[in-house]
Amino acid sequence: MSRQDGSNREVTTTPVDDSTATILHVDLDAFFASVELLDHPELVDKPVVVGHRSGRSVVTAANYVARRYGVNSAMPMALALRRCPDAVVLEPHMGRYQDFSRQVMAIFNDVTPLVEPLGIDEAFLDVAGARRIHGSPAVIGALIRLRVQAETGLTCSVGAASTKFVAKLASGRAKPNGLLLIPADDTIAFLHPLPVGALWGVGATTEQTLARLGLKRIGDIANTPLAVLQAGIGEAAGRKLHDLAWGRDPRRVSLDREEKSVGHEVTFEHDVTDVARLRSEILRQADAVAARLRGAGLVGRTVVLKVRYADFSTVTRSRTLAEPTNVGRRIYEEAALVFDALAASGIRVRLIGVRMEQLGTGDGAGLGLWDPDDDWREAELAVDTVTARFGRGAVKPASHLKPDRG
DNA sequence: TCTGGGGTCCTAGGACCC
DNA sequence: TCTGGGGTCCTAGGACCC
Repeated sequence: MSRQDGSNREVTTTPVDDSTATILHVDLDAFFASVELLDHPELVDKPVVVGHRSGRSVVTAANYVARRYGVNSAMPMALALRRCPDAVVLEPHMGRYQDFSRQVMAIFNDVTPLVEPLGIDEAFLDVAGARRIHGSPAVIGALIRLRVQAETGLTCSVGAASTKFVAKLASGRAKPNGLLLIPADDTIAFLHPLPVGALWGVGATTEQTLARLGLKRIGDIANTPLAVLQAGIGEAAGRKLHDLAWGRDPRRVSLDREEKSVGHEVTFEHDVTDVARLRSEILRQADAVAARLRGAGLVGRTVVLKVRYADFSTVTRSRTLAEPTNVGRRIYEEAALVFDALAASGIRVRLIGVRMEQLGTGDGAGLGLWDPDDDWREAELAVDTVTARFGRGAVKPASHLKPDRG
C-alpha cells in the first residue's frame, strides 16, 4: 500500500505495483463547505457548516474544523449548533457547486472517457486504457489531485484499486487530501481488519444486525458461511456482503445509467393540516415532476405519493396507470386521488412528495400519452405564478416557450 | 438530537397466469 | 378435494447512499 498524505509526502518508500489498481475513486473533500470557503477565505480556520439555519434543516456539509466538534453532514442543524455553538452557518449555493462539479468532471474526462459520476462531488474512473498516455494509476491519481487543486482551489482524495468498492473505501481512508492505492494482492489484507460499517450498503441497522451475529469486522463476514449470513440479513444482502468481504465486485465503471424515477418532496417548516394547502403542494410537485420528465424525453407509468406525518411515520401510496404520462394534470389527478383517501379522517403532515416510476422514453405524442397543449398550460401556470409574485411587467410574453415537439 | 431532498435497491405478500 | 411450482406484475415499506 502506498499512502500519500496532505503534504504530498510519500509515506512508503518501496515501489508499489499499481498495475492492477486501475479503478480510481475521486472524492472532493467537504465539497460544499470547501466551495464556500473559497468565497470566505477569512473563515478557513473556523468551524463552518453549510445548511439552512431554520427549524427542521440538517447539515449539508461541514468543514474539518467543525467535524472536530462532532458535526457531520445529515445531522440536524439544531444538534450541530449545540455541539458547536460557534459554528458559522452558510446558506447553500447549489448553482455554484454545480459549476465546480462540472469543472472537476471535465478534468476527469480529460484523463479518461470512462467516468462514472456518483452524485455531485465524486466519480469512478477506469484508467486501464489511459496508462499508456498518462502513466500508472498512482501517477494519474496524483495528476488529478494536482489539477483539481490548481484549477479549482479544491482538494480531493483518491482511492485506487482493482474494484470499485475497494477504490471507494480507499479514498475514504485517504481523506482529507490524500491518495491511497491498494494493489489487488493486498485487497484482503486491507479489507479484513476494517469494521463492517465500512462496507458499502452497511448502515446503522445492518451493522446492529451483524453485531448480534457476532460480526464486527469485514474478516468476520468473510469467514461466516454464506447461508448463515443470508438467514440473518436477507438473501441478496448476504450474498453481496460475502462477495465484498472477499474483494469480489464485478461492477464495471459505466458511463450513464438510466433514470428509474423522478420526484420531488418538501418538508414543511410547521406541520400542515390544511387539506387545500396540501393539495396545492401536490399540484406544484406534479407539475415540476412532469416538466422534468418532458425535459428528459421520458414518460412514467406509476405515480407515488409520499406522506410523512407529524410523528415522522411515513406512508407511500402508488397507482400504476394504463398509459404512461408526462402530463402534470394527469399525475396530479392520481396523486390527489390517493391523497384524499389518506386525508379523509384528518391528518397532520410534515412532508409531502410526488414521484414517478416505471419510466420509459416518451414517443408518446401520437399515442395520447402527451398532450401538446400541456406545455402551454403549464407555461401559463408558471407565468401566472411569476406574475402573482412580481407583477405583470416582470414577465415577457411566453411565446418562446411554445413546444416544438410532436 | 430529532431527524432534507435527491435517488437506488431489496423484500414480501397477493393477484393472476400457465 | 386439496394442492403444486414458476413467473410476472403491483403495492408498501424500509435500508441505504450522496
